[in-house]
Amino acid sequence: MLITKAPKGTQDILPQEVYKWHYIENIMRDTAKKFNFKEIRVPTFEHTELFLRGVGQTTDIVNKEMYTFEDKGNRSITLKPEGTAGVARAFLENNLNQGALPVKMYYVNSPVFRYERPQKGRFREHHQFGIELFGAQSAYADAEVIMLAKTLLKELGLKSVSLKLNSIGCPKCRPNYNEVLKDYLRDNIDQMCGTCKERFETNPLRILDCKVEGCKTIVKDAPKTVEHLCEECSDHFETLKGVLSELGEEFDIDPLIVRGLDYYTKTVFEFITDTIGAQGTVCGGGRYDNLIEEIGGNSLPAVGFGMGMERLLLTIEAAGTVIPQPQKIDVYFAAADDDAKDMIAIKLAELRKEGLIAEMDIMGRSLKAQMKYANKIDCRFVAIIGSDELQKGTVILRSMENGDQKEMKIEELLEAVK
RNA sequence: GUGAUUGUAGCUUAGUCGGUUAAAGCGCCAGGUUGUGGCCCUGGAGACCGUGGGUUCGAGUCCCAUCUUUCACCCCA
Repeated sequence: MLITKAPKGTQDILPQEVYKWHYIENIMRDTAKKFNFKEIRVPTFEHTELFLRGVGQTTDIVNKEMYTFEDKGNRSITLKPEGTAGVARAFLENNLNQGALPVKMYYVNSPVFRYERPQKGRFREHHQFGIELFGAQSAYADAEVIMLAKTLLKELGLKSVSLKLNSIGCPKCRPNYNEVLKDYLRDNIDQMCGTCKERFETNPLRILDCKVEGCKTIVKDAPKTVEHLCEECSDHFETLKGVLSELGEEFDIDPLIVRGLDYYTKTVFEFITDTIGAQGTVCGGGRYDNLIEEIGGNSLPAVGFGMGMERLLLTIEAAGTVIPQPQKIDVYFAAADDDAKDMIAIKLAELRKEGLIAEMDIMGRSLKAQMKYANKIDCRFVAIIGSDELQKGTVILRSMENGDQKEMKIEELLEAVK
């Protein structure tokens, strides 16, 4: 019973719907290409240590959501719970930091695994499109990354997705801010939820992200990260906002978005929609200037984002956007008699060689059944050949759209269906 | 991990206070004479009623457990 059931939180993408994926993948590739990002493909699993160090020990992802196991060589292995760490590892391992900077890379359809309770827009395995830009500390790099996401969403015709922007500072100013925040919260600590009490010590910034009503009201008037940035972070943020405004791009400053991964510094952003249920974050990203150093490299700035492809598809569907259907079948060969089959096989191969989509009966069906089948699979033409046609060297070509049919020399078939 | 929700043919569902061979529509397959689709008509295949226990003379119908579905919390894409 269980062997005919996909594991919880996973899903099959069936032949009749895969064209939707191809559609968004193509737009993703085209968009990345215009921005001169090159594709990188990295493993589906990595050493667990990479995520402990990269994503951060205090995060929920690392604490309770990773698919971690020991392989037969006693290595601790983890199915990747996000895309950035693996790409950063590959970047370092292959010495891409020794070449010309910046290095701009993207990935599509990259599987991501997290042990979660599935719900709308949330799965245990989902797929991400993402980009990573290594080596540039300028706010124009942030702008480029954000603009790529914006362009992509525009290409997909999505208007319901809005950009939320924030800056959470850097190792220089974050500690100061944490103190300011803790001072503010200290009086109300008793009224906050259990996890927030813990966060107060481990990662006070995450309290801003708490969804518990009580905590939300306490946090509402809390000091904001953007008001306590050091000069460098502040300048960076101002420049970014300036560029986006100059470009005429809309965004909201949301002081409460802080992101759930520890590697973020300075800029953080999310693209959010309210059209696909409770899980509305379609794209999330930001700057991670410390990650490369954290996993053993030199100090090197970087920015990027991850975009959930399932959520993107849900958003497209919710918007009522019609994704172009795949191409129709050009010709279906129907055999009126079995002795025509060899000739049909030859003509079939010829048409396919010319790039046409062609089929013949391989089920041994009657002519009538072949016609019905051809109708069902949506063909432009049916080419009928039986003993008579075989002798005359002809074929009957029937249009399945209007029912017109005529007999022609078999050599004329290719021209007629092109 | 928490709360709620679902589970009958491939799909969508019906199944009366527990009572004999579990229905229907769609889909699938085959026919409706002489080599041809879409409509219509006829027939056929197809269900261990999620699974395991229990109550009962008897359970798809009641009870328990478990798995599964879906939605929300949490978290995130």
